[in-house]
Amino acid sequence: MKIICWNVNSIKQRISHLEQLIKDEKPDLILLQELKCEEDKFPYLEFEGLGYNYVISGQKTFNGVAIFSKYPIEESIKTLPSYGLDDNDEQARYVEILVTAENQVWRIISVYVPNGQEVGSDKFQYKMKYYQRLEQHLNELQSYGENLVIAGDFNVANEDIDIYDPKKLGESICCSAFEKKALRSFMSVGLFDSFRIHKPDTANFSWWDYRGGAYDHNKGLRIDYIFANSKAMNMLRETDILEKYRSLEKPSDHAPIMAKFKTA
DNA sequence: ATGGTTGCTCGGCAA
Repeated sequence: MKIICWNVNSIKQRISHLEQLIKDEKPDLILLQELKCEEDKFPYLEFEGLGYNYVISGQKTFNGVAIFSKYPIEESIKTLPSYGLDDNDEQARYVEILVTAENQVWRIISVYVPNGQEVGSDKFQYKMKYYQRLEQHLNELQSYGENLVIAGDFNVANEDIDIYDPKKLGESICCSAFEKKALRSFMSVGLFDSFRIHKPDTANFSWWDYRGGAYDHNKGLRIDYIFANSKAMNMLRETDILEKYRSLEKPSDHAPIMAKFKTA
């Protein structure tokens, strides 16, 4: 079971790149973030006939997440529970599905965690609350005993190796101690960073700013992750960051990431 | 380099 996860930064601007990715990688599951598109405006026709079932949670201008699945989608949920932390949250950042692959049940989640803009800002508080909600919800899901994968743009670089210049970036957004603590607390419900487990010493980034020629200078962060619980991790066979998609013409500012699990 | 670039939408915000 091959999973590809990608923050496309506008699905309409990334159709040809996504078509190439599907052709080259033949993923069984595709988890997308930052569609910047409403559900009824999604370019469904472009991906017809490729054998995917869809769940899309979209909104105008911002956010938007999706899952394409070669397996029939047995259940789908488009909201992360609030737990009283953000009862009016209507941002399209979360989609969760249930599929069966080789007689095993897999719960698969695509998430776009808020960026937070600046440490201490209102948007930052929203980000911190979002992590608390994720942690509570994933803790509940863990009790189901299913294979569990949650992947997406988490907007936090976990360790120094995931930051091009940790000293320079210091406590800036996506790198601060607050955010690392939130990410690690979320992981502590029993989720493993598939890339880091598989490649303990590899410094590879998943996002490079459009500004200042950041990609050309490899000034990036690893903020996109495929997390899996221990049950799923026992089946992990391969991980990668598909950096070449960041070097195409008119790229997303994120590279797709990949994890492959042996299901049979 | 407190700038810079891209996307959505058509001025200014978000990242």
